[in-house]
Amino acid sequence: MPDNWRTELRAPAEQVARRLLGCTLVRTINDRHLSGRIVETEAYDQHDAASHSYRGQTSRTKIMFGPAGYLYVYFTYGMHYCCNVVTGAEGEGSAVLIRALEPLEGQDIMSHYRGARTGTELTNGPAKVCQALAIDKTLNGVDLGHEPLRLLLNPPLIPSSIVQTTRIGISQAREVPWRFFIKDNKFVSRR
DNA sequence: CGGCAGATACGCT
DNA sequence: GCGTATCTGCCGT
Repeated sequence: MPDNWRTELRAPAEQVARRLLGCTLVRTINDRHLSGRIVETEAYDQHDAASHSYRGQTSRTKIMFGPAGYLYVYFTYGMHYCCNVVTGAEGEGSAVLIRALEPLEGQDIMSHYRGARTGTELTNGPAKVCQALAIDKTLNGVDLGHEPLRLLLNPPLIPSSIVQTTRIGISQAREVPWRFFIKDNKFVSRR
């Protein structure tokens, strides 16, 4: 059945946040593939005070309320973009923030977009991921099933390789443990 | 390497 | 106006 991958994303953000660890994100740009393995995520949903969707749908957040498998990109701190995979049923307002990747292909191009930085500094943070993959507001709302940005679902990781903690950079709902990362992975944003 | 200030624009109150 | 799902450079240890 086509779009089976999307069905897996039509689930609570907390569940999808775990599911996305180990999956691959492929950015196609200028006939090049930039790809990485997702190593850190955070879940956000409508009943969560830290979520952009908490106060209901607005023009900024409407993508979050749409069907699963689309990209929600937001701009913050006057200079940074961050990207999310929309999850849940249509109308739900939930998404998973991609906080860090382990680069697989195209590190040379990523380094160029990242101001000549290399290694873990390429993609160990949500805004760094967007800069390395050239993701900005023009990709808000794109379908993750095909170019220019594709999500490939790999087999789920075993639970013992996943660490669950509280989220980073928020002032609301600090105690909610909806950050997930791959244990011992050096591309995770903070240890 | 850890803590802190500054950058800087936009959504929402 | 105010706060922000961040990053960087600069300082001190």
